[in-house]
Amino acid sequence: MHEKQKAILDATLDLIAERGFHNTPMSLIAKRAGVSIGIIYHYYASKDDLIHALFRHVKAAFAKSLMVNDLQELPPPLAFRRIWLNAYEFYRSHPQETLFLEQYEHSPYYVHMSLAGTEHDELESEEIFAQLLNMYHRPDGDSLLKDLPLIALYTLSFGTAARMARQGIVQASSLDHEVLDSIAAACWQAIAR
Amino acid sequence: MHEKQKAILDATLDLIAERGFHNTPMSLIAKRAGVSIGIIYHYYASKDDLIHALFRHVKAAFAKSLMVNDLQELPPPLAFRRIWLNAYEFYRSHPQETLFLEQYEHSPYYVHMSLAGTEHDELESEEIFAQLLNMYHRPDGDSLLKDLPLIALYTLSFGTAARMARQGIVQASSLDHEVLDSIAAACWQAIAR
Amino acid sequence: MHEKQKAILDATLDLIAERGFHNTPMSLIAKRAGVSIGIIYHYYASKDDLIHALFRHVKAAFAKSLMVNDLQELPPPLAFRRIWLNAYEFYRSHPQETLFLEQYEHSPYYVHMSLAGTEHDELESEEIFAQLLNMYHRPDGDSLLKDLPLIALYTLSFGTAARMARQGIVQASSLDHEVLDSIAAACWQAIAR
Amino acid sequence: MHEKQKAILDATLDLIAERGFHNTPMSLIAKRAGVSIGIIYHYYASKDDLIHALFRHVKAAFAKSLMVNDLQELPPPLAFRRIWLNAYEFYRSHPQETLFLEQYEHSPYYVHMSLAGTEHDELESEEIFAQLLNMYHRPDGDSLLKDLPLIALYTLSFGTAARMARQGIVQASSLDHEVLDSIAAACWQAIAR
DNA sequence: CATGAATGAGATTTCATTCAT
DNA sequence: TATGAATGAAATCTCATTCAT
Repeated sequence: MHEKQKAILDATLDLIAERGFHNTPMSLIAKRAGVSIGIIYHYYASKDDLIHALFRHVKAAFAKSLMVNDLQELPPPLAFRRIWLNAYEFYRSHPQETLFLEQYEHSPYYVHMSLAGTEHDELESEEIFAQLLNMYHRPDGDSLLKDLPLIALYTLSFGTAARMARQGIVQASSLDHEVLDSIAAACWQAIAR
Repeated sequence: MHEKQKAILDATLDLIAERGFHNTPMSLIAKRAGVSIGIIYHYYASKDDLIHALFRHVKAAFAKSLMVNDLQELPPPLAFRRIWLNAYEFYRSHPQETLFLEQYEHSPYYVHMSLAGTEHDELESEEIFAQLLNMYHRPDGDSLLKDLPLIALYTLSFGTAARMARQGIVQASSLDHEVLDSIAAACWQAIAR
Repeated sequence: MHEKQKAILDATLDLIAERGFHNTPMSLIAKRAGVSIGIIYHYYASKDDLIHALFRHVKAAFAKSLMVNDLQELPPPLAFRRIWLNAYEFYRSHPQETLFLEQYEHSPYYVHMSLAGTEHDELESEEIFAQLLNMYHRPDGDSLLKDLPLIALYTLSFGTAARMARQGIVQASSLDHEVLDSIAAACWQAIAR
Repeated sequence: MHEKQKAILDATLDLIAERGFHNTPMSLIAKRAGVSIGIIYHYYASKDDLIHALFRHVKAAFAKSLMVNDLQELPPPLAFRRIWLNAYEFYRSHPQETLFLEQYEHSPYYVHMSLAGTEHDELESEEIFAQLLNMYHRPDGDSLLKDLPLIALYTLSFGTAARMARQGIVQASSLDHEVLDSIAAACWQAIAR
C-alpha cells in the first residue's frame, strides 16, 4: 500500500470516528491526510468505496491482533480467555477503530455491504471467532459448550468483551486486570456446559 | 403532542431505519409525514434536534414496555426473566425502532447527546434497568449477583437480550421459546452468584 | 393609534436598528411586541408596508422635535443654532430612531419610497428645513446666505449636525456643549455670506 | 486575485447597488458573474463574508483614487481642493460603488464590521483622510485649521464632498465646475482658522 | 501520479404570508 | 379583533465528483 493510501485511511478513520459518516466531507479527509482530493479518487472510486475499504482494513487489523499460534495446544478455558482478552485489548488500545466499527456495523452501510463486493462471512475476524467456538462446540457430539445458537454463544462471550471495551472508551473509564478476569470467567460460565 | 408531531416522528423513524441518517432528507420526511417542511421546523429547531427528540421518544416507549407492576412480588429469577423477555419482545415487535436505536446509539449522535439537553443517565430506560439489577445487587451486603461492575452485569443480561433480538431482525430469522428460555437461563447463570 | 400598533412599531424599530431589515423576521417582531403575527397583518398589508409606515412615524416624531414657535422672531444666527441643536439632540437621544433612519434612507427602500404612496418632498421634516433655509436664502434678491444649491447649504448645516450625532451614537462617544457651539458656528460660517 | 473572484465582486457590486442586500440572492450573483454558486463559497465563507470583502475592495479602490503624489509640495488650500475634487469625482464616476457604500456604511454590516476581521481604523481610505487633515491640524501648536474634533473637520470637508456626489447620483443631476469650486471654498472656510 | 478549482444537484433552513378557529 | 399553526417558495450553503493542467 502506498504511503498516501495509508494517510488517507488514517485520516478517514479519525474523522469518521469523531464526526460520523455524513459529517466528514472528502475535502476534510484530503486536508487531514495532507493530500489532494484528486488522489483519493485515484485510489478509491467513491466515498462509499473508501469507507468500505477502510472497514476491511480495520477488520483485518483486528483479526490479526487476535491471532494466537498455539491455540490448539492450550487447555480450552485458557484458550478462550487468551482470545477474549486480546479482543478487549484491541478495542481499548484502538479507540478510533472501535468507534468507526461501531458506526459502520450498525448502519445501513453494513447491511448493504455485500453489494459492495464483500460478504459478511468472508471476514477473517468472524472466521476466527467461529473457529474457536467450533473447537468446543459440536452440536451433534460431545461439546464443552451449551447447546445454544452460535450467535448466542458469540454474544455471551466476545460480544461482551467488545461491549465492555467500547463502554470504557466512550466513558473514558477503565477496568483493572482482576475485574477483567472475573468477567471473562463469567462469560465462560455462561457458555460452558 | 400534536397529531402532526406524531406523524413527523413516525415518518422520521421509518425513513432513518431504512435509509440511515444522511440518506433521509427533510423533504422526504415532510412528504412521508404528509406535512410541509416548515411545520417540522416549527416543532424542531433542526434536523439534529428532530433526531435527538425521536431518540428520546423511542427510548421512552421502550422503557414503558418494560414496566411490570408486580416485580417486587416475583421470585428473583422469574422477575429477571420477565423483564429479559419483555425487552426481547419489544425489539422483535418494533424493528424500525430497533434499527433506529442501533444507528443512533452507535453514532456520534449518542456520544454528543448531552449537548442536546439530555444526559445519558436521565433516560428512563437506563433507570429501570439499573433499578432491577440493584434489587439483587448490593455490593456491600448479601447479594444474589456476582461482584461485577454494573455495566458488566447489564451487558451479560439485557445487553444480550437486545443483541439477540436485533440479530433476528437483521437476518429475518427468529428463535423459538425453548431456545430463548435457555439463553435467559445462561444469562442468569452468568450474573448470579 | 392602538396600543398594539405602538408596540409593533417600537419592536420593529428596535430590531431593525440592531439587526437590519433582512435580519428581522416578522415572527421576531411579533414576539418582541408581544402580539401575534396575525395582528401585524391586520394593521399593515405587508412587511414593506410596515417599514414604510415606521419611517413616516419616526420622521414625523423627528419633525415635531424640531418645532420652534418663535423662529421668525429670533435673530437669524440664533434661529439657525436653535434648530441645529434640536436636530443634534434628537439624534443623540433617539439612537434607535437614528440607526433606523440611516439604513432606510440609504437603502433601495428610500429610492423606491414614492412607489409606496409618499413623496420625498411631502415629508414634514424636509419642509421645515427648507423653510428655515429659505428664510435666509433668496437666490434672486438680497440673501444672508451664500449663493449655493440648497442641497449644499443643507449638507453643510443640518447634514453636519446629523453626522456628528450619528457618529457619537455608533462610537458611544459624546461632545460637550462648548464644542457643539463651535461646530454650529463653523456651519454658519460655511453657509453665511 | 483570480479572474473569477473579480467577476464575483463585480456582479455583487452591481446587484447590491441596484437591488439591496437582501434582494440579491447568491444564485443571481452566480448567474450574473457567469460562475457556479459553488465557486463563490470556495472563495468566500458566506454571503456576509463576500459583502465584507467587497466593501474592503471598494474602499481600497477609493483610497487609491485619492492618491496625489505631490501633496506636500502644493500650497495647503490647493492640496485640500485637489483631494476634495478627487473624492467627488470618484463618487460621480463610480455610481455603483457609491450606492453600495451608502448601504453598507449605514447598515449593521458596518457597525459589526470589526467582527469580520477588519477594524474601521485599519481602512486605507480613512488613514489617507486623517493624514491630510493632520498635515494642517496640530492641536497643540500652530494650526491652519480650527480647533475642532477631527471628525467634525472631516464631516465639514470630505463628508460634504461625498454627500454632494451621492446626491447627484441619486437624483441624476450634476453640478458644474464653478459651483463645485464655490462649495469647496465654503468647506475650506468652515474648517480653516 | 497529482492537484485543487470548478461544478451544480440537492441538502438544510428561513420567513413572508395565509387562514381556520 | 386576535391567534399562531401551517404553508412552500426561495434562500443559503454543502459536498461528492470531475477534469484541465
